[in-house]
Amino acid sequence: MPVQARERLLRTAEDLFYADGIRAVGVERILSESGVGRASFYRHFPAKDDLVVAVLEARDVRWRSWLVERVAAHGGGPLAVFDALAERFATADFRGCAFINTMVESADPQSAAHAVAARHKAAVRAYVRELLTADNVAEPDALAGRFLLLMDGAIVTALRERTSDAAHQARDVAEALLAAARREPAQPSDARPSSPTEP
Amino acid sequence: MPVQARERLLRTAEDLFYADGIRAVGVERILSESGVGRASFYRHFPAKDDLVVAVLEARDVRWRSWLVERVAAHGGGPLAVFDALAERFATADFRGCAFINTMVESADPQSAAHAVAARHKAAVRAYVRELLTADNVAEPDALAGRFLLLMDGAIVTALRERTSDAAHQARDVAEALLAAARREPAQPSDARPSSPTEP
DNA sequence: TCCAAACGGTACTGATCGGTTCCGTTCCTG
DNA sequence: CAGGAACGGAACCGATCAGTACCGTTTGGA
Repeated sequence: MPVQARERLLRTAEDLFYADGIRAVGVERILSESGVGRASFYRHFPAKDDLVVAVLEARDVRWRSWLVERVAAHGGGPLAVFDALAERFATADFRGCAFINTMVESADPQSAAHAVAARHKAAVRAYVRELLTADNVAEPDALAGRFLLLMDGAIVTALRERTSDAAHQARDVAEALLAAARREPAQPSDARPSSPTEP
Repeated sequence: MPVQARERLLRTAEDLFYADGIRAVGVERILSESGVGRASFYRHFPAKDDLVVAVLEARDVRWRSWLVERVAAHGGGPLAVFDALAERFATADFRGCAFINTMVESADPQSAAHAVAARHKAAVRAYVRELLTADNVAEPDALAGRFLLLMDGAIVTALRERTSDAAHQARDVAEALLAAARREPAQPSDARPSSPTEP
């Protein structure tokens, strides 16, 4: 069945890129493992880099919808993101964050892959900010940044230790931050952005 | 002066590996930029992988001695590690942690490069633990793990944002953790079965 | 002064890289 | 049923990959 070559390319490439790294996976291997012909590949993607971008953009969408679903399954609070991460870390094929890995692999900050990775992190951060706002946290923006830092730190640590421990550690730290933010609701430091009205 | 070929190889390779990634740098380029002959290279290192390991081991020693020095310059307390990181992030050639990058690039957890990276993080963790112990913190082991997580998170964040902000954010979080650890010296609740992690 | 070790330069290997081109087949649709 | 789009396979391109072999030169110690 020679249909859906593009879809097969995307799925195969995503698995291989994530498992072994973008640079380590040649076009040859993507073709042989997906069963797509060489010509068909270059009919869909002008170059390997375009496939990389397409793969990352698809993964961004899927990963974030997965996160939304798992956060809801864990109660829907801001701390649930760490419960979701703990699940992720426990999977056998876990190899860190594909977007962090991409930024590490493609050194050039101007590259398209870099941009996709940056957009992904910004989207995740916006989502975490939403969760914090819904939780009536003062200064959700600053706290979202710290949550992202904890998430990335947990991911990198989990990649090294190959356990879910890092997610629980990060969760503990985030919980303390959250408790402190609630204890001191409005620090008269700078901006008072918007009223906490999200249900 | 055709002397010290080995030293020139190590220095050149370290710069190139860190700037562009290990896989992205070919032997050809290391030779041309270092001025070392091809034969001389393989006289000193059986393969490129051996150069990689040698480079990482040298960097581990140098980086940690740099950290010790900068921590001392910033007062010698545990939080000074984040001040040191802030300095690092501000340098123009900052491209994350070479050891995190190595673990991301070399997917195989059995590889020699992976092992060097793991040893580096363990050594940094032991050093942070020392700083915490010297600061009379209860449960320095658990807190050292959280400090490491914050350091790695800050490094990854700084690589993405290209500012020193992440170091200050991580420092703030660490400061809160430190204050909490001093407020409640020994919590006899959950920390009992904590295994001493790596061998 | 002499000699061996260390060196830089060049040519070469086979494998693989990303990418192009052509061909014959399969499939869906008009 | 005809035609064109989408497809898989294979030959081929120049460039680059890690690694080997041989060359003549430079260097430092005996």
